[in-house]
Amino acid sequence: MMAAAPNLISDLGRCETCPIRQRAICSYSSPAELVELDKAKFYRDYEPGQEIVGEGEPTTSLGSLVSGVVALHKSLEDGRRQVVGLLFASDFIGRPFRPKAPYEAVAVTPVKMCLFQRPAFEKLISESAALQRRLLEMTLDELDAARDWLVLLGRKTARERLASLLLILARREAKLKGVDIASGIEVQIPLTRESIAEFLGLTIETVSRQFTSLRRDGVIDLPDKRTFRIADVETLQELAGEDDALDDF
Amino acid sequence: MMAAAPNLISDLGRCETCPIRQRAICSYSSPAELVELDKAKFYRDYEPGQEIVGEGEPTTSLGSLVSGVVALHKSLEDGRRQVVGLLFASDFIGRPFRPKAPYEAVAVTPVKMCLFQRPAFEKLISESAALQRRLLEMTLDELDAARDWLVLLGRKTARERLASLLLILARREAKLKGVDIASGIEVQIPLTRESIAEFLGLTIETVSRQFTSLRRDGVIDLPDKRTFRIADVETLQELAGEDDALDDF
DNA sequence: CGCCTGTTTGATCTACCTCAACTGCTGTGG
DNA sequence: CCACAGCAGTTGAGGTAGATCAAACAGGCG
Repeated sequence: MMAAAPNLISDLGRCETCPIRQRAICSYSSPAELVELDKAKFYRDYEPGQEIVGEGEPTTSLGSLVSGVVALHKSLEDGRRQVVGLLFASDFIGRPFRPKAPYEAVAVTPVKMCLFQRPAFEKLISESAALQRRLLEMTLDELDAARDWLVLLGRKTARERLASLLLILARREAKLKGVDIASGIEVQIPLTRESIAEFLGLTIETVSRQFTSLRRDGVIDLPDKRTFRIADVETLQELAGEDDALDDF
Repeated sequence: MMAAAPNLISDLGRCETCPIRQRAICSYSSPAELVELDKAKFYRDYEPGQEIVGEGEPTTSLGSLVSGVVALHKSLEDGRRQVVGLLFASDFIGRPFRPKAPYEAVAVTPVKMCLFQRPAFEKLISESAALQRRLLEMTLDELDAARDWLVLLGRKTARERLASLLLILARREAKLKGVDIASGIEVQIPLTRESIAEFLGLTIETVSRQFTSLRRDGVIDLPDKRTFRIADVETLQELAGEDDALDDF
């Protein structure tokens, strides 16, 4: 996986104190297995905009996103681009027994990855029912999220698309802080307007207009361009349609 | 999974002679395991249009598509519908350890399923690395296909979308018959214009217009409404863009 | 023969795209 | 401390792909 670029190698220490221990691919792993993972793992940091995986390129390592946000891109020859996945802390990047990635993974914020060399990880997962089970579960969740996104791209209006994205971001933030999305918390938007557009299948101009329109209609507040607050949860949810399952993105 | 409607129960006999033995979830299973599967399985037929799985409903059985075509639908409250997956022979429907389906599965042609009761199958897969491995592999393939479809819905024109679908159908047919897609074979279109529209994120009128347009431009022949022949493979592939991975749908 | 369902074709409308100008920030250098 | 690139985002004006509304057509079937 990883690009050849030089990177900071940091060490967070032991798996037991890992912030994504409860949700990542290792969440079903026994203490004994954790010792094995601990020995094989290494950390790597990426800058915003830095490529983590190249489209169609063979990848030599794979692992979990510890912190930050990663976007998976696919593009057509003429340059049209679509974000096909948005990954957050605890999501897994790369696939065992498939050296070639069908998409490009790019850090959209500063990112920390917990990585394994491909052969080492393939050995580990081959011998571990816990890892296999968790990976299957996570893959099924991603598939559900991707299918929800198909509905968004195939059938929703620009306004509805943006509402759906904002709800996903707000739900994540609320869950993290242990509050309700209706509590009026400030939510950071980790993506540029361009990335949002690529995610929603729109142009940046349309995205921008929908932001202003939602603000003008009192659905959201925009303290600054990269932050929003939900002013009217009901309307936002109504606009987004019934994709409660989208949290996985 | 299964709807309560009465259905023909047929028996194809033993797994060894099963037409999807090489590609289905059981393809890594040992002869010993096959004996177990053989005992637990049962067959069920569905008519075109019949619901196999209800959206959001608990499903009591799950299994492989032996023959026919199944479409997975998702819809918004106001009735807008999107096909989020198209399944062919050997594809798996339903997920272990997740009783509730996030979509509706509908037979679009006459369908034969090889089914298992949910508890029985969950026991089988829990104890079988071969089944787990294959299910993971198939799920990853579906995820890739779904992501390719995201590009289609997010970025492709109506003409390009139809070209992509026709290529998928043609590749399947060609593979099955062991010929090249350029060989000018007749390909059946198992979907109505409406289903095509729901799959491509378009209206039936636009789909229809694109069919006529592709025919008029000499890219395809249309012997009848439900059959086509590729007249100009290069152009069709060019239109579809570089999604060679779409075969999985 | 006439009905029903699926499909095509035509005329018009509109949501979103495209092209273009402008705003506001942030950093850099004189 | 100001000037002024340079970039992300916004706003405006106009164009267009595809939607919508409406009508005609084709094939199967009672």
